Amino acid sequence: MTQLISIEDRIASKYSDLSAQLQKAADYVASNPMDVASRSLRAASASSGLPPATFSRLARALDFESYEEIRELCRTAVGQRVESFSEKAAKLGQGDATTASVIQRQTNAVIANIQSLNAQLDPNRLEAAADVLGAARRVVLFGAYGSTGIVEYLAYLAHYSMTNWVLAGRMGASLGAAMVDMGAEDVLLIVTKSPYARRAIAAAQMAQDQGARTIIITDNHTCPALKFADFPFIVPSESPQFFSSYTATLALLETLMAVLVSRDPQATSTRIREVEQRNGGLGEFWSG
Amino acid sequence: MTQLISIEDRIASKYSDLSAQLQKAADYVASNPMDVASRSLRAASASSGLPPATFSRLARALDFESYEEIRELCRTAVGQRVESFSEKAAKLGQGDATTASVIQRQTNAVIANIQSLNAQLDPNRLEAAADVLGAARRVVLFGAYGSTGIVEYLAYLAHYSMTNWVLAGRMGASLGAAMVDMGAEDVLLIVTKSPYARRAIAAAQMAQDQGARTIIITDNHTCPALKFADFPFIVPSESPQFFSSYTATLALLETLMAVLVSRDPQATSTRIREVEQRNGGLGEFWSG
DNA sequence: CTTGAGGTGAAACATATGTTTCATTTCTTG
DNA sequence: CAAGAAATGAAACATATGTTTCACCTCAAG
Repeated sequence: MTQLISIEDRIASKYSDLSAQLQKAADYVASNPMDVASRSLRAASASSGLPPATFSRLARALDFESYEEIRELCRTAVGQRVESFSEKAAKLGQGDATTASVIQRQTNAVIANIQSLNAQLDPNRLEAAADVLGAARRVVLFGAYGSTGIVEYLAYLAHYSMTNWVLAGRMGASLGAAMVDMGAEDVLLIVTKSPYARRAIAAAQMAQDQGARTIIITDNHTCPALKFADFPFIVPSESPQFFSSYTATLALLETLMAVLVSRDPQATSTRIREVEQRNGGLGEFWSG
Repeated sequence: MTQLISIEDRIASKYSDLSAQLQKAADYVASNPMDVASRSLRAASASSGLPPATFSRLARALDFESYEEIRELCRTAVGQRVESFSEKAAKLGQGDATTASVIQRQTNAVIANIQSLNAQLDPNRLEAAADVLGAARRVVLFGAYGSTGIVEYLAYLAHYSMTNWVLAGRMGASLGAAMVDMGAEDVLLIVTKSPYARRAIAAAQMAQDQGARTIIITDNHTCPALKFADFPFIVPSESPQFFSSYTATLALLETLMAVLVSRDPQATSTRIREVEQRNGGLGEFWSG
């Protein structure tokens, strides 16, 4: 059994003994580990312009049993980079329950979620969602159970910039009322996480049936509401606890607002001043 | 309609129409993109325990030409992830307001906040706060404006483990009502951020006057409510936007719940089962 | 209970894959 | 320059791969 070191090391240690063509092949492997790991030998051959045989020979020249072992090393090389963080967090072990370790696990999970969100998020889709929200006649927000408070926070952020956003289903009532007159110019934004509330799914379907645009923010591809989503967002929500983490979801919502506001900074700042003056006038805030 | 760029999206959009076995296969693909990208169909089959044919069928069911297209999407999914974070962070231009840079700035701020929270947070104080919350006769939660939704989320998490937590000031009413009979065995938890709501500060003072314990979660040492805090927590809330970020605050609250729950896992899991059975019985959740 | 449509797994199939062979070329050394 | 050794690319090869077929099973409708 060959011991596991990186392909780079292995190539480096034998490089000078390789023939001209084998060096070219080694160069290709070293600089395209992802392609080597995921594509076929012949694909590497085609992409590098070298004959297939050269890669088989390279494997032997590097003391591997076969080309498949080169693949395996490339896999771990790119694989480590992919999940190093979340893996580390997971490995932290569930054995001990000291406060410090509980804190550390939760923090690690949260950071991993946000970084993974950042990596997966498609800026174009977020921008498209922001465009639709900005142009909508009416925007209806809905979230049930754990999502209720999160959506309420979004509604709070929105009221600084927009006047046509409404929070539906407050206290279990009136989701239907908010839905009845939705049309093609309106947008329904739903936050729903496993286990998925029936009402959230029903609302998504109803909205799409009525021609409205739907933005669905959820935690998993199994969410049934995604079927009715014009703009789906799947947010990493891993957590070592019994509840799933909403932190990344909140980050996404804040980011969405940021993008939305950046579309029209002027209008937003005027509106903010209005709101703040009103709040100030009512004496609701502490003024030192 | 937004174009479907990731496998996860494609799976999400068709998932509910898939048969049982195809859903299992889709689950495997979604959670092992690296293996799908780099190993063979038959390897995926062996590793997932599903027959090879299922994966071929999955490709068709997802409107792909062949399984190779699933592979291709998995490749880009993991390929992007490899250098996405460092690359994106490097690209961060200063003046510009492109969507990508807005996203990146917000994400960076959020991560910085959470890491800084992690660095500053005193585990002993958090544990002490959790002890007090766990031993309390009654726990009153309060948050105004932007904090309303966040506190509501905390209340939601709490109701899985505890029955004696109440959300005060819902809809602007009854904060006083919740406060009147507070005593030494009770705890008031307040989340308040600049600009600080008068009612939040008044509540903190009233609680301490009546001998109750107070936990204050805020964004700055200038917060007037800190004067009345038995357990103060100052959470980094920096943001490039007009609003301050609540993400780190949410992370803290989730961590607090984690610590609280770890004090008595048995009791919590029984309570969770109760709550879930009740919700299941009411048919409020989607069950496939 | 019967019937039929769809779902499922085992096996058959055509094909693409990695390796090896072999003829040819290129380089080395006397 | 000649002769041998090493390197190289094309083609042949055995095999593993992805797909499709087919018989069986499940489950819902009549």
